[in-house]
Amino acid sequence: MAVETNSAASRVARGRGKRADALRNIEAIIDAATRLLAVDPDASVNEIAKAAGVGRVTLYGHFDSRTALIREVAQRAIHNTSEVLATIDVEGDPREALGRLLEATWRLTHRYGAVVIAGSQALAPEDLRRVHDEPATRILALLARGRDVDEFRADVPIEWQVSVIQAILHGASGAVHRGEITGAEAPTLVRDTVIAALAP
Amino acid sequence: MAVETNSAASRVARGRGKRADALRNIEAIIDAATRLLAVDPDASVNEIAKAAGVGRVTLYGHFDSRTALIREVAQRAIHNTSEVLATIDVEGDPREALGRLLEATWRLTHRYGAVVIAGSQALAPEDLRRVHDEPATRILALLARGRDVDEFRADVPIEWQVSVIQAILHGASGAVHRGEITGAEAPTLVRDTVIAALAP
DNA sequence: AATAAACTGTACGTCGTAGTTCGAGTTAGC
DNA sequence: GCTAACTCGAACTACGACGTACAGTTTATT
Repeated sequence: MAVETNSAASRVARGRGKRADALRNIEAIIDAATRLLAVDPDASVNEIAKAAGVGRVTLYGHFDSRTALIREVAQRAIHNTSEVLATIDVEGDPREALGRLLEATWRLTHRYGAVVIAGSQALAPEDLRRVHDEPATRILALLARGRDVDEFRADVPIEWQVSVIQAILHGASGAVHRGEITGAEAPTLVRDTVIAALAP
Repeated sequence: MAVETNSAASRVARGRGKRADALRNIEAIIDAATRLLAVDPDASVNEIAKAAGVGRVTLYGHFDSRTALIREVAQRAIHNTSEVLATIDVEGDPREALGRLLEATWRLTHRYGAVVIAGSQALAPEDLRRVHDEPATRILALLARGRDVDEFRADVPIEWQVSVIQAILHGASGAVHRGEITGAEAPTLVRDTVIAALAP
């Protein structure tokens, strides 16, 4: 599903009726762009096109500009993130809830990584704030509840704890990319380490 | 006649023989470059020159290329890092020793930050490995000793623990730059959080 | 005060990347 | 099997950053 890709497209009236190979290429481009931008937010259009198995000109046939492509990638990432996080139950025992939230967030962080950085040069500030605030407030609320019932330490700033969680998630992603740990053991390590760091 | 007795030699001559204002400017350039590159490893030569209060051409009068400047900055950072870390006593109670090591490393991380990333595009791979290995092995040895006497948990890979420490240090630096915490409280937060994350 | 070293801005050539145009070749779909 | 949609590479413009050359001015040093 998801056959959109032209929500804000300011091109000529050519909305629907795209050919199958075109749609396939568009998907391949967005896919490759997501993969490359997650590692290097400055990946060139040429690199993205080659990774997608198409020519540079073909890419420009589907996206008005590099910025437009990044915007599309970022918006998909945002949408997918919201979607995944909405399914996570943050009620019940704070420690277990945080574990569930971390496991899901880990996957998203590892998949999207530096896409946020790339997006910060292409997205409107308001959209950008939503990207950061949505997951942050979710964790923030859970953290606050856990601190109230003394499951998490409350003698350090809560914003610092959020930063620590983000740092560990990001660090784990880098460690996997460098081959220091495997993608399979990462979720457990992240969960255990964060819980330990927040323990009272 | 023979007005250029040492025109070619003066180019290569380093250190002595330079005028006082030249030496002052060289310091200012290295200083500004360190400050900018620590935040943005892609800072342009123009930005660095302006931040140093000199013209772009003046900068090129002292450094053959952008790469040469980065190499100088990186080597200073390496030297300073080795120097500082050499004074840290890593004996005695592992937890306290780690605290001392973290406090020193924090200052270095916050000061140099992304200089390593900039250097990775300009330094020889061998030099680059030294930069990473020297602090890492120091922490590694301390970690191993602490695990042996059960002061640090030993049920997770030790390389992961090193990654966590680096992630928290880097995250703290970012948090200070974003204004979420102050530079004054950072060392304590880093120390407490890392100790908690490693506690058995 | 004289001189050489150092600084400045402007302007030029080069290179890599973004974005466009064109003509010709493929391919999906009716 | 026809046609429009799609793809491709090569060549072009535009732009910013690096690096260099020049000519004029300031400043440290003797």
